Amino acid sequence: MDRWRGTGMDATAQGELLLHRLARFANLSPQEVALVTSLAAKTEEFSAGTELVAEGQSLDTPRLLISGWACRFRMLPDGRRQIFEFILPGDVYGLCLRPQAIALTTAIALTPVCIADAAALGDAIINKSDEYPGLTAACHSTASLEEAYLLNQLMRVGRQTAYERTAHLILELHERLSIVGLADETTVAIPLTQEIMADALGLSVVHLNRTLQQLRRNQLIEFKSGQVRLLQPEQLAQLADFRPPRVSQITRAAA
Amino acid sequence: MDRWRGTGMDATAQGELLLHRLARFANLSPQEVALVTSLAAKTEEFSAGTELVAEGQSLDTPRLLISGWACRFRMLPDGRRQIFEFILPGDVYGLCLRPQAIALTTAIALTPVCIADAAALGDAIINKSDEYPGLTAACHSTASLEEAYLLNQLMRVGRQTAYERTAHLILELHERLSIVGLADETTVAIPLTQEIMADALGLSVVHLNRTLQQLRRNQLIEFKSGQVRLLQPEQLAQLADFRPPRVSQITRAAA
DNA sequence: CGTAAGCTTGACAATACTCAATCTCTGTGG
DNA sequence: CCACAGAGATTGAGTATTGTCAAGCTTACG
Repeated sequence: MDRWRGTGMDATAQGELLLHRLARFANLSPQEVALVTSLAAKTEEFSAGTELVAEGQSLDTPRLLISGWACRFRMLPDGRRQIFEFILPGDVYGLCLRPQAIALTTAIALTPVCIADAAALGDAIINKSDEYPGLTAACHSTASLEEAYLLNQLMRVGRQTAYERTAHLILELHERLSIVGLADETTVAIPLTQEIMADALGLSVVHLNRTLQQLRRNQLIEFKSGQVRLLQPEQLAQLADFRPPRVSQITRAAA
Repeated sequence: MDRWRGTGMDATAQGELLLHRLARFANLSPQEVALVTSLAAKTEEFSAGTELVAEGQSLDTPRLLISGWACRFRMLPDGRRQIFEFILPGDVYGLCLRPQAIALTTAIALTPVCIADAAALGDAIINKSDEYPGLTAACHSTASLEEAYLLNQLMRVGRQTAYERTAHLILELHERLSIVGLADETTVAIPLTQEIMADALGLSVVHLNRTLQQLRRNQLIEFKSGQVRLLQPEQLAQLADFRPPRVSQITRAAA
């Protein structure tokens, strides 16, 4: 399966994905940059399918996803599954800004993943937010973004057609991966089986397959072996009513 | 329209709905109880359809919904609407535990509403959480609960049939209103038009109407002029896979 | 090569939507 | 007090979308 083909980044670069994202939301001091960079020091590997968070588990061990994809989902008794959100490289999971919270959903690895302990990050923004103002603000913005993605997901699944929602999800994944430097203007690696995408989109595999074919036939995307190329990003964005979320009033001072 | 018929509570009792809910999650000191109770002092009335929060607006003016129903939603350019969540009596909206956040969605009143300024509550839990530990914990639990309801909504709309999801929503509303004392074991007032329920459930009005008829025909609910009676709550819960959310590890000490 | 996972296809069925009409309230004005 | 208007609920008929089942195909990989 070359679905899981790497991005060609070395380990150091991968450890800095999170930094890319956080730096969009706030100016980080050298001390803050050092903290984030140091997270990638000790990492663990897990295979696809590994349970990363169990529903009901205490949310007190924040972790940084260095590489690979994961997701949060829930299942109905008869096996129907709804994927709530994808966890992408550079995302932190298992971190809740509310103390004593417990996980509302299970999270599993969708591909082989590499994970780092982010306890230092959680400690910094929860207990020492005065020392780490930039990190704290950036993590708060990130939390808002996650909520915005959840609302997007609800909008897709509740009110958009299969065609629209498939396009919308692809655009959202492209945007999220662009932010951490894992996608260029028109190309992005999406290492998901159609079954997984279908469970995220609330569609059957067969119907998603036909919907993807329709997008290809209409010259809107190319999609093979996990690589997606956006052929007409503007048309896609328009048909899917895709608009990047505005999340925080804090504007980053200077570049 | 007697859809909006009141609950027969007097103003004082209505002001204490929030107290009911918060007291489930933490023991509140007399000082905390006083703060919450005092919120209902000065209130404002708005008619159905009034915009309560605008998308993009700064989330710095928390408000307590004393009576009436509201919702958060988003629309597609062609008019399709998805309701994300309902705001019920005793709910606080416009309060975000993250500083500087902006509203991700618009909120409007669905019925005539009565609203109180909850700035004192926001101030207490954000700036003076040391003095108000019970309130702070309870509000954090409430925030988790709201996320749980959002995930329920996504599960309904993404993977449940019209029949299941309609039953599930009714059960969830019954549970939420029970918590604030606005529903008894089997009866609850749901002052929503079928159009509004349809927009929450991701269904067309016509299909929702037929689905409700099916639930009635199967002797599971009665539903007329805004009053719902659960005839067989256990069967409903089973067919809808309804399970009350577990949200926090903090257990309230004693009753 | 053989296997297994994932993708694709065809045929058919079920679910859900649209359109248009009718019915039922409830409040309003004469 | 009644006719009327308007919002909301209901119904029927026809259509579109999406799901199910079952089979074949492709690809990666041992």
